[in-house]
Amino acid sequence: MPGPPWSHQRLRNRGFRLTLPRQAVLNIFNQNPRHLTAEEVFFLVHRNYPGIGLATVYRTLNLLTQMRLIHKFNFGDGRNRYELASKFKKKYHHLVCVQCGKIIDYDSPTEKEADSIKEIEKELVNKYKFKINSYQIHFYGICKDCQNKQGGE
Amino acid sequence: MPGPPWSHQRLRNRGFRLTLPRQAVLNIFNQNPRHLTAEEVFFLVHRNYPGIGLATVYRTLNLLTQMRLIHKFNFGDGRNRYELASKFKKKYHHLVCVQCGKIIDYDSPTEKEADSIKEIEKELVNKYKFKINSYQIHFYGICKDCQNKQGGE
DNA sequence: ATAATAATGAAAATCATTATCAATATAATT
DNA sequence: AATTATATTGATAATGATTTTCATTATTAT
Repeated sequence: MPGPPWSHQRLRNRGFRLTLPRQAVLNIFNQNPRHLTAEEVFFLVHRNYPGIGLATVYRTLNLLTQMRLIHKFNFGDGRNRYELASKFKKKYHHLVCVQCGKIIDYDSPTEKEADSIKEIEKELVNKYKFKINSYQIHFYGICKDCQNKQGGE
Repeated sequence: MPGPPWSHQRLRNRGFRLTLPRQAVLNIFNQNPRHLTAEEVFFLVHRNYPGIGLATVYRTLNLLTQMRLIHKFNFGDGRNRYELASKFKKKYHHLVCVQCGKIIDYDSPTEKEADSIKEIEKELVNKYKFKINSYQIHFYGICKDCQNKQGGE
């Protein structure tokens, strides 16, 4: 069970302690590709470490988000979701059904998209001096099921 | 004060009553280009109609979102924000500072971007039979101020 | 080992949002 | 214009997610 030594380093370097709960939460994300809610993380962590409390999970989630080790998502359903911020994947596409709230993951950025995003990023850096780490695209629409249930416009 | 007759129509056509609170909320959005929180809408409405309650504002916000007359945003700061869904503007770019939570609006889609998004949309329709109404891009990064306060990686 | 202090767990507190329910306003009908 | 049926409202309680509090515990430096 090697774990993620680089993320551990990142914590240490910023002066944070490398505690069991933090390692446990990080492990969950390394084992789980999906974006998880805080509660889901809590349950998963709980299986191996029943002593770790929900508040600590929340605190850890916030810390890791600050450290940019994970990403926080919100699709308007009232709860945040978290996903490991890999070094490779920097693009996040999601389809959200505005009718039923269903969320579908989608991930296959085209060359063209990557280019146009890069262009936008350049502009943002120039205009606002913003340093971009990542981006998300949310598509909002009506899913297959809901289209059948209710007619269009 | 002409108001938005087409949005009124949309409500009526779907069998909803055209009430004073609903008109008042719609007016706020027509007068206000920014994305507002529910509380902000409540205060703005309250200036002209002190009788309208917060719960009604929330209900109206949800209804208008369902009707797709407004769009709901969430940048991970714990509250939703709403903005008029104009017929012209279908692209929403936001920069979010993961350090301080600052949100900057940004809006100048390039041809290239529009093309690549259209491509993605086409794929989504084919693959998931999703009918796309709009999309949002959130850029996450570090704003100018926070870059100065705290060194990089 | 010991000290200094950051981090934790449990529970209370907070914040945004939703549900409840009696009262009211809207739209259709007379 | 008055009446009726019912969707909508306002006030408040309830909910659900997240944060704070504080005494206790664990981590790191000494």
